Amino acid sequence: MSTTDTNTTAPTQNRAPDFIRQAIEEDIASGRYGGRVATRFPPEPNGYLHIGHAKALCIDFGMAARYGGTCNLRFDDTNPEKEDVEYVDAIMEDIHWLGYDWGDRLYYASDYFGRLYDFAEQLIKAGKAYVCDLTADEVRGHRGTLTEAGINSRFRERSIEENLDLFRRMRAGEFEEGSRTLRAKIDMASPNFIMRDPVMYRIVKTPHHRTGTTWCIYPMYDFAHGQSDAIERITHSLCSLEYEIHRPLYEWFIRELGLYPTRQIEFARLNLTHTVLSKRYLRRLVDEGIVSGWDDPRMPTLCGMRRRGYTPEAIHAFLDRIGVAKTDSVVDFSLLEHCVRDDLNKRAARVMAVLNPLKVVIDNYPDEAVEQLEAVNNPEDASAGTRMVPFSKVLYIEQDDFREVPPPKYYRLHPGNEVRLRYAYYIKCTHVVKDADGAVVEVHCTYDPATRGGQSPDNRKVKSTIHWVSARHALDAEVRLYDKLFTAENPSFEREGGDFTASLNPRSLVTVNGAKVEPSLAGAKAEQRYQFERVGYFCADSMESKPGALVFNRTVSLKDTWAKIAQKG
RNA sequence: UGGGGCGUGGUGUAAUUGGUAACACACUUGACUCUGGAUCAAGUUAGUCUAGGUUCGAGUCCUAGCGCCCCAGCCA
Repeated sequence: MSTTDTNTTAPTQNRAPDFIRQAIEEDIASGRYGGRVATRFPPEPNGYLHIGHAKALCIDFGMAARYGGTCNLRFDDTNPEKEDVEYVDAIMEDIHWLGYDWGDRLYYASDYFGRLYDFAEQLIKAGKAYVCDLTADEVRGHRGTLTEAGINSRFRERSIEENLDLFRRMRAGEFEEGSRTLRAKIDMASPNFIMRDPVMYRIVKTPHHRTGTTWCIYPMYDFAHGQSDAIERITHSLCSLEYEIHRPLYEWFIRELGLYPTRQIEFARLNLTHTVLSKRYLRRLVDEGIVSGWDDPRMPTLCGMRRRGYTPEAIHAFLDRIGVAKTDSVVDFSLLEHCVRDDLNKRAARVMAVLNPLKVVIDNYPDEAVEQLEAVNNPEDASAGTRMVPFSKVLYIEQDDFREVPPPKYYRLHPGNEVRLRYAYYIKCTHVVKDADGAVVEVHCTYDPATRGGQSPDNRKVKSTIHWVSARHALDAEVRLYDKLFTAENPSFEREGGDFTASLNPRSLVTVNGAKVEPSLAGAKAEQRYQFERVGYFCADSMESKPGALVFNRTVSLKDTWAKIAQKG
């Protein structure tokens, strides 16, 4: 976890209350839950959290915080075939990273397996549930269609005694996986599929990551979630839109069982342009080696974004701006990038780094001289202070910052032109040295000693200020330029083949090996964030950067007005 | 086709709950600047899915259409 961040759990105040806040405020006003607010964040431990989960958990934890309530963390671990402890710790780390804490309220749906089992027997005894021997295919065949009612299972009218006996034997492991299920006896003709005698329990003989082989029957989501909410006395169970259709069943179980009447409220989940946010696709990216892992800096996972250099504050700001509503929407990736830049601009220390070095020789500068020049660490934050940067006769500048033949409106270095070296001197290009192929390998300049520090006594202006590093003092670094993983706005809609990988961006990672960075970066710590002046925001890679072998990840580029001008020609 | 939900600029959210469409991102132009960054200023794009209706007045209410999303896992 980052140690330098000032994490925040405080929700933004000055925004019109969204519909969830309105609902909660109404419930508080009416005394529906005695003025209490209790929410929960219920991840399934079968993958890593991504920015979409961040929206959900910020709503869950944020609502609780706003109304002085509590938010439980509950792992929804009812499917041993898909879940693993590997994910539990990662999920907790990510929640903490976003600045939230569940105190001592860490729960697992699997903790409730015993009570859930008792609830099931309760429904059987009330004649509201039955053991069904239909195969999965038969169940599907009995379900009906959008317009036709389903048909009742031939096992629907078993006696309570038989159901009880069978269910107990299911639990005892007497039956094969898939051979029987426990189903709620509701209405096979319901226009809502979810109510057509939904499965409550299925037989699964895979060991569970927490309960081991204690159980061989597991509750379905619908038979676990609402009851878990009720057990924890959750007042507001906030979830995404696809569960709206489950609400009648959620309430049916609670009513039939006589449990705490949690209110479920649904909101639209987050969609982002140029990315995918489904576990299935994210898993494929990892499994197929398209990215290096769940924490690849191009991934929209929280661990990936953290490694990329995103801050929790930026994510909170982003989430605050997109709001909460029930409309399906797709948020522009550029809004996220804006929030990241906005945050980093205020806090990232400025340094000079040259990604594609071009040698500059100051012909009239003393051969062996070295000067230490003062540079501002952050123009947005005076308290960040200054540092000394070494200057000498031979420097590196960015290849992009020199043109032998300048295009229109180009006012960086070119023959005859004078520019400022940031915090150093004005230099004027006199001539270049080329190699056999005609490529410029050395730019020769003269400097004006009177402009030390970057100011001219005669007040003459230079149009451009460029960054540089002293050749003999510079450190080598590897720089990873990350960009959007997909070129398509909506990758999952793309292309005839129908595969979302069709729009993978071939330049989502460009590795620069010969970068030259200023010496102050020698001790860059993991996830330490910097602005490479005029280039972008970067952070030391948490996995691979070491002293002597620095690796920096580009979090996001700086806005590049020149690129736009150049593009227009 | 049954059911559930949703339609406001390129994008996302607002609109004192019936009072004359706002904020942000994006985009454009300009100012300023020791980052072509940041900042500041100005500007373009909607007459609120459509058609009727109620009303002095409708994005908000009514009616009928249209469009989009979700649901036929022993996933969550």
